[in-house]
Amino acid sequence: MAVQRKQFPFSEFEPKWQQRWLDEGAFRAANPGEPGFDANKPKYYVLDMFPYPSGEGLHVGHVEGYTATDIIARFKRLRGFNVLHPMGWDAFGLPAEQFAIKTGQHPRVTTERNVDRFRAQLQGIGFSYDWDREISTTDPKYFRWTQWIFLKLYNSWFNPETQKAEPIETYKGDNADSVRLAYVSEQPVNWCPALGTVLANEEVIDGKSEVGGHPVERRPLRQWVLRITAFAERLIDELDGLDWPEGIKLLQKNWIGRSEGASVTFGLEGASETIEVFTTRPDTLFGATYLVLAPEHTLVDQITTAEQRDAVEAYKRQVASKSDLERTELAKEKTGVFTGAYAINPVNGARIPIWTADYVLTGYGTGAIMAVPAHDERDWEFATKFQLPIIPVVAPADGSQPDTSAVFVGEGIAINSAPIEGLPTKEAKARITAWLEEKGIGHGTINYKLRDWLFSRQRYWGEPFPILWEEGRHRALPDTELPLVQPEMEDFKPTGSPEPPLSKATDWVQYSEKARRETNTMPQWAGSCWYYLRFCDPLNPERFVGTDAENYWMDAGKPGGVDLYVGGTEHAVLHLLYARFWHKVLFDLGYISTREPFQRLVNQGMILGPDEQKMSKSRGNVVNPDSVISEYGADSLRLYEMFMGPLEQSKPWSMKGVEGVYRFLGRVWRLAMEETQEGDWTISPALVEADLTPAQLRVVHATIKKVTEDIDGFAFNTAISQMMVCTNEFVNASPRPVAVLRTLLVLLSPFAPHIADELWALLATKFSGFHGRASSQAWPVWSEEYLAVSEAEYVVQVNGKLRDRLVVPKDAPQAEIEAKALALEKVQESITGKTVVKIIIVPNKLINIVAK
RNA sequence: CGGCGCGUGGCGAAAUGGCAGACGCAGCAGACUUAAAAUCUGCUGGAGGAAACUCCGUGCGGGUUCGAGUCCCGCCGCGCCGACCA
Repeated sequence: MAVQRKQFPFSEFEPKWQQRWLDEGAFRAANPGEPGFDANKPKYYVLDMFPYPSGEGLHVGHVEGYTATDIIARFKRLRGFNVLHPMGWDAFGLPAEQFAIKTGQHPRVTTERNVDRFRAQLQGIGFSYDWDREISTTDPKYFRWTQWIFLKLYNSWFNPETQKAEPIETYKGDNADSVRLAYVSEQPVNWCPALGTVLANEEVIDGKSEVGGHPVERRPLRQWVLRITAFAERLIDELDGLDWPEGIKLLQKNWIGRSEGASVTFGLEGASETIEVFTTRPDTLFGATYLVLAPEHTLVDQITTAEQRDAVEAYKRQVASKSDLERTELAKEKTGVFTGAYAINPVNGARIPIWTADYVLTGYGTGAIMAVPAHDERDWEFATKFQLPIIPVVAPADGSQPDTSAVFVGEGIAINSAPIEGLPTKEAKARITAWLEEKGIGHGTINYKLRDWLFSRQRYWGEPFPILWEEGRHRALPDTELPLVQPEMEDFKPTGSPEPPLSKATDWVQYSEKARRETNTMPQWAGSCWYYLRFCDPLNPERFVGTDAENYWMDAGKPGGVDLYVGGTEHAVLHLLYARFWHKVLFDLGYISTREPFQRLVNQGMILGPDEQKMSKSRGNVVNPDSVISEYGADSLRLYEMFMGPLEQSKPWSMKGVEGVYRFLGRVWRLAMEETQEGDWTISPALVEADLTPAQLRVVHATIKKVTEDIDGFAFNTAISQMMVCTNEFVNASPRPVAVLRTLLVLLSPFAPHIADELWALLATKFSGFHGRASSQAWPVWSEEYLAVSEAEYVVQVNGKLRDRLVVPKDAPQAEIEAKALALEKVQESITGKTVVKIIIVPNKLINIVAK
């Protein structure tokens, strides 16, 4: 590669300033009670989604979000805020463990190496983190408190009366274990033989593991589960006070999937058992012509008749062997078999057949449905295929006859339904539900798609559960024994069975003569559920976060504590939902001061490769931030990522674009510096202490205004454009007033902090008014008086079409503008033969003459 | 299949309902240079015209409005996410 002369010596001054900021503790945030804490300053907590320190190193996608928050953090500091801007590592997780298994190296070693690399990369971009607050989820001093919070969940229950988490002691029932927020449950889980672990539903994509893409099968296992469903209602309702993108709120609501309906009890013909079904359309009960049980439903075996047994068994085997992908295949044919049994419809005594089919899911509702083929598409398809009766019970509201040849899923008027005959759907639902309750055969209920959170993993590299087992019963490990650290092991491979690797550490497992330790570990989500709290007070040995620190940084008189949280949409549902859940439990128990963790959420868009495809190793279109830095410098990298386009939008990378902002920084550099014959840089002799012309003043103040407003509005790309405009204005000015740099360098410093501080320091050697650093000044203020113009240029339109322009004194009277506009030759041409019916004037901007 | 988002020059983009294309990239021409690179200056949506200028133009069709890239309705295309949740 041809070595090109650098436009400015970034490779010398960038590392110098990074070191100096670290040495000076330039971005340390003082906590209440610490030296340097100023109680008069308002607080601002700006947080990045901390990274998993992979072996790949930092990605340009990370840099985008991190640069945006760094600009905000630096801007807020200059505006007089006490800013908390921390960084840490979400360092437990599968890749480190997989690598460890392959190479035999302890995951701690590779994790530390990756963390060092990430830290060096982040520092090489000049992010203004308070590195004294760095935390890692794998640090026992950190996960001690992850385990402590788990014990809080274990020792709490959700009181339906208060709608809050409470200590388990307030529970008056006889089986506390049945209500704990952390509980043990035998349930079918996603078992991945290749990874040797179970996975959460969310970690399974199309029947394959999210990590590695290995096949996943279903198996019943004893698991730790967190009772997140108890908070479903609040997790929906309390989104209301948050400044999140509406789309993300919607995603969360849909994920939780609240639906109102009724639970109805069907009797079995010739048996005492009953079948509960959930329906959102109780008004269609009279149209229920058969029932369907999920193949996994426990009643299937009991009710199946001798003649049907072989068919049902065969069907169950067939379903069990299907992968999740095959089962959810789109546009697939409905399948199912008749069990031979019949149920009695409790509203009309009708005898209806009971089928089993895999279009009914075992995990939702009761795993059984009443089928109303006339008014449900799935039931319609099924009934049509197996020739089951279809009885319409809802007529279209427009009074037209029900069309029995097609399914009608809309609302309408109830027909063929004695107690609710003629009622519109909404009323019919309410009436029939009340009627069901009266008769004791059903009741109104609410169902959620959200399932409780499967919380255990059969892995080594995660937080061990602080739980002991004795005689088949579990109990909490005493707080005093936290942190519970994984045992040192030579062999941390999965056992290949669902038995976790920790079970191989027999000495560690044997807690006492009778008690054994739990050998599962927690999922990666655990550590990221509360890290934002630890950042407030990362070294506290007494508490997961000190009360004063938590109150100060998290409480801004709003529902959420963190003022700004930036990260990718991939965490829109899970991480954010899990963190909100833990937060609410800690809030209910009185440990923290806000009901929500994150007040404002912003999602950065994806950065695509130059080919407009998602960056990936296999496509070979990955852009490495290190190579950009070595060629153009960290400031160029930062600036380009912000100049590409709106933060939330996805956009392709372009090296030519990097060169563009690099050239801009070169122009800024040459505003102040000039190259000597010998190739050294010296302060430009054109630079003098002189007044700015009115035009220059206008540009400078317009720039202050636009940059200030655009940072506030997250429009970093247009803020940069304006700084380019300002720079272009001065590039050829000679003499060149040095005052412009006193302002421009401060405006530039959040975006390109190295060059701003470097030029500031160089100018201080010759000019007054350059004290301290550019990045420690007060943010400039604009004056409208410099922006004011004495003349206004009007756009003159006739019938909305541009015809001419008109220059008049600013704020000229309307009559004068009208007269002058009408007198214009081009206006006359276009209105001859017409009558002027109306004239619209937008002051100092536009006049529109409407003529017919 | 459903939900959400997005469609503006050769490209990334900009535009409180009020001059479409700021700023940058690429391209063309010029200055500087022995030459090139770098830098600086000018031009750069399309069609027509020697020019002044004219007409057309924000995916397509309709609507609201004095005025629509922007708001409303319907379509088409692309992207992301969820997918039989009764």
